[in-house]
Amino acid sequence: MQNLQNEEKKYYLELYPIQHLFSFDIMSLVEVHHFERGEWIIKEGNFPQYLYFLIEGKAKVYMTQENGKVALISFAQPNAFIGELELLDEEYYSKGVQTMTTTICLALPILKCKEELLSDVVFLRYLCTFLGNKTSLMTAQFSKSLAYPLENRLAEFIVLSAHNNIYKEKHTEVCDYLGVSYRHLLYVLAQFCEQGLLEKRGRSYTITNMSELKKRAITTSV
Amino acid sequence: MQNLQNEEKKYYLELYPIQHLFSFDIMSLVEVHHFERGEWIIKEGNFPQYLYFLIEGKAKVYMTQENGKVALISFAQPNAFIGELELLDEEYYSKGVQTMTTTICLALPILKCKEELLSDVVFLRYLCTFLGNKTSLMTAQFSKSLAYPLENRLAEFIVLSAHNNIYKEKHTEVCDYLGVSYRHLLYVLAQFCEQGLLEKRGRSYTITNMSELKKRAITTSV
DNA sequence: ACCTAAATATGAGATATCTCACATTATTTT
DNA sequence: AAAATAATGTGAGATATCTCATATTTAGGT
Repeated sequence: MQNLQNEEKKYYLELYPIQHLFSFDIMSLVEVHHFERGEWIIKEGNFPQYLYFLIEGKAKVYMTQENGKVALISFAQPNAFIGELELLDEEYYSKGVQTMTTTICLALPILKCKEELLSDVVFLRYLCTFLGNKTSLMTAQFSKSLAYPLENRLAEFIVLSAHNNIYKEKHTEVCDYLGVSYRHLLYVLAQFCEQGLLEKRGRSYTITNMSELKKRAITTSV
Repeated sequence: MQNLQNEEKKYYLELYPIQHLFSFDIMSLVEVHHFERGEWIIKEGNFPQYLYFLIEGKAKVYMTQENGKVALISFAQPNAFIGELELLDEEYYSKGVQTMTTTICLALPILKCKEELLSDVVFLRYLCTFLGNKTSLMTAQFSKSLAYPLENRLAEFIVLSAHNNIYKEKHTEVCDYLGVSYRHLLYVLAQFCEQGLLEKRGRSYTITNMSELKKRAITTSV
């Protein structure tokens, strides 16, 4: 991690102004943190020193289960808070957050800001909205995971994550995310190929029948 | 639903004071709603008129999937908000909320209060904490549902919901909640009996080996 | 360029879980 | 009390998914 200074810091603060999320002056406190791909923004179980606001890049949120399985819970994208649950609850067990690309976060030192943040209407209102969406997404994801077999959940995932009809995610990541074994993921992908929905080209898959793929996907309005 | 008045209303307002959750005067606006067992506090897909705060009773939160399966998402217990996501997001698709017992809710008319609520530091701070816990629980539940077979999830559920070593939940409800078929739920219960963890007595089950049952349960610290 | 760890691939056999059909109680409603 | 509805129980066969073993390929580090 790099704590950016001077010119670089100024650059990001001007490109992504966040003063409007707060009613007190944040500029004297905010830091800009730069993470390389693969770095951990928060290590699982470690209480973070900062409340982060992700502005560039993408990160994975992980949790290790007692049985050793690693669950990939969600992806943090621009405009997501990281560490907000820890800000609200000192007892919270932190999930691991690992960057997937170079990532830039605005960082507010919790020690210095906590009281002010938790008394700030503007910030709290924004945080409520963020948490509401998070809950809502989580709930949808949860109920889907129970109600549908992989065939449907994978179809949805492919539709959502493909670019230009090309699906190219890492299998290892996807099976953690969808909570199935690597083996089974490949079975279902192979099945999609057999059925003419996808076509395998080297390491990636081309969508050859989008409409049918969408039919299999879950379309619950959320 | 009954909108309680006078003595009855006064009774509940004095028994469960909530003025401390707000920094403006709530007493002139708050209503006390009484629901019979089985009534819907919110019908799925219908935007509610009130923000509710459950003070007595218990309710189930449901969502119907496109494939017709009904997912029992969570249980609302005393001190839970109901309708808070709708307060934050007008586009939110409401989950169904049905009471399991006679239930008393404090009810704030959204139309009249929304602006004031969303500008109230005390309320927002409380709501953030509530939403944070909700997210956190949902996340835990989600990742467990992916990482563990029914054997473990059911063991946990039994340990949590048994009273005096007696487990007595409705199978139909439990299988919606755990996202498995009725058939399979009974298989695993029968298995627990065979293995001496439970003993079936009429319609209920007595826990005969709590320590072993706890071993099967998921103990992830949350 | 070489080594190593991670990611991809595939087969075979075992389990977990589902669907459907059907019978038997409870619980509500009329 | 009869009828209707919801909840319980069980069998049999089909799928979905997992575990493990093992081989190959790719990407990162020195």
